[in-house]
Amino acid sequence: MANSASKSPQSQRNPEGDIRPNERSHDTRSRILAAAGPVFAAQGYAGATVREICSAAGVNIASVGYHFGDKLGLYREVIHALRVARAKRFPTPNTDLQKPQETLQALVHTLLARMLITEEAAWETELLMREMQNPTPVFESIVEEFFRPLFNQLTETLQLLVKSELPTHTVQHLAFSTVGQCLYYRVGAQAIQVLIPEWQRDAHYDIESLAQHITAVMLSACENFTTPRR
Amino acid sequence: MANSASKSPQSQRNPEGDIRPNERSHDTRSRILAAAGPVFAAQGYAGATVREICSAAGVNIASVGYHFGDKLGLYREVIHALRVARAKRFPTPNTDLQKPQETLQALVHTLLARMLITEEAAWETELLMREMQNPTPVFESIVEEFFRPLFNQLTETLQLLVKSELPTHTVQHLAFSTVGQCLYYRVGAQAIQVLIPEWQRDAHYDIESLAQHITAVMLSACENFTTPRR
DNA sequence: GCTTGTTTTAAACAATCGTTTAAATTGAAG
DNA sequence: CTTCAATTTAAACGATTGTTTAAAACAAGC
Repeated sequence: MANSASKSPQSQRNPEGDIRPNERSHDTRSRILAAAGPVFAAQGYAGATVREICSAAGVNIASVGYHFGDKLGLYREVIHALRVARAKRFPTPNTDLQKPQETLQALVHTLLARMLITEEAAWETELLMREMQNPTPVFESIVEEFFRPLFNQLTETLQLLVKSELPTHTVQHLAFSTVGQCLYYRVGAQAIQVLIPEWQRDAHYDIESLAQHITAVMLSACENFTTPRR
Repeated sequence: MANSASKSPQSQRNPEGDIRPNERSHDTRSRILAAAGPVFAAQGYAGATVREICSAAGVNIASVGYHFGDKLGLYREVIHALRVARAKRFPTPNTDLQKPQETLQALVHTLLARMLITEEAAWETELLMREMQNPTPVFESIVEEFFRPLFNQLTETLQLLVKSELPTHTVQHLAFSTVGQCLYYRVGAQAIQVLIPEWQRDAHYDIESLAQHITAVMLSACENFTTPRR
C-alpha cells in the first residue's frame, strides 16, 4: 500500500470542512465514492479493482488517483462516508427512561436489524463484516465508533438486570453472548441456508422472532446469574 | 477459474486410493499440499499466490500445474486433506451415556476448542471461517460433514434439557444461540482485542472460563424455556 | 550404455493490477 | 480573445498474477 497522502485536487473542502460547489470535480468525486462502496463490499479491498469502480462510476481510471491519491485513500473515504451515513440511519437509541428489559430488547433488535439489513445499504454491513475478518488500518476506529458505544450500552443494561454485584468480566461475557447470538445470523447465514430448509427459514427467521428469542435467552441468563453459581 | 481437470501426473493414486510410493513425485506433491493450507488460510483463495506457496514448499512454480492442474485444483485437494485430518483430530464425541448437562458442556467445549485453537493446525479453522464468508463450491459439503453432525447433537441435547415439548424451530434457535456465542470469540476476536484490555483477556478469556459461561447461559435459558413464556 | 517415460526446472507467456504521465479539455478571469 | 489553473482523458508504465513451454534431470528396464 502506498502513502495515500499524495497531492489532492486544489479545491476539495473549504475551511468549514464542507464541500465546495466545484461542480465538475464534485460530481466525478462523489460518483466514484458512491460506486466504490458496493464494489469494496462485494470483492473486498484487495479483490476490488479501481478499473471496476471507475467503470461503474462512469469516470476515467486516473480520476481515483487525482481525487483520492490512491486506492487506499479512496477506501478511507468510503469508510468515512459509511460512518456518517450509518450514524444517521442507526442513531444510538436513548434508552435511559425505559425498563432494562425493554432496553435489552431494543438493543437486540437494533443489532439484528443492522445484521440482516437487505436494503440498498446492505453493502455497508458487508463491508464491516469484512473488516472484522480482514482488518485494514481503519478497523480500530471502526470499533471505537460503532462497536464500543453499543457494547457499553449493553454492559450497562445487563448490569441492571443481574441486580447483584457480579465481576466486570462476567457482565462483559454476557454482552458478548448477546452480540454473538445476533452476529451468527449473518456470519452463519450461509451455513443456516444449508442446515434449515427454506420454508422453515421463511416462517421463523425474521428479525422480530429472532429478537424475541435472543432477548428471552439473555433475560433467563440474567435471572440465574444473580446468585453466583457453582 | 480454469478447468482444474487438466492432465495429472501418471502415477498418483493406486486403485485402493492410497498413495503410490513414487518417491520423487509424492514428496513435492505432499510438500506443496502442506505448504498451501496455511497460505490459503492467511491470504484467502484469491489473495494467495502460487509463487508464495511454492516458495514455502521449496519447489518449482510449475509443479502446482503439473500435480494439481491449476490453482483451484490445488485448493480442492487442500480442502479434501483438511476434512480427512479434521475428522481424525476432532472425532464426534459419543455422549449418549452422559447427563444432558454434561453433554452440553462437552459440546460447547469442543466448539470453543475448534474456534480458539492456536496450535499448528490453526490455519484449518481460519480456512473454514473464510469459507463461511466467501463460500467456494466446496462449502456445502463442508457444512454437511462438519456442521450438520454437531448441530444435530446440539439440538438433541437441548431437546432433553427443555423437558417440555417445544416447537422444532425454538430448539434450533437455542442451538444457534449456543453456536453463535462460541463463534463470536473467533469472529469478533479482532474487535474484542480492541474493546478489552490485554490483562483482562489473559485472565478471563481462556477456553475453560468461556465454556463455563456459555454453558451456564444456555442452561438458564433451557430451564426458563420449559414453561412457554408470555 | 542406451532408451524410455516421468518429473523437475528455468524461462517466458499473456493478462491484469495500481499508478503515472503528458496532452487535451474545460470554465472562469483579465 | 487570451490566459491560466483545474480537471479529465488516453495511453503507457512497471510489477505481479496464473499458466505454459521446452529443455534438462532423473530413475528404471533392457
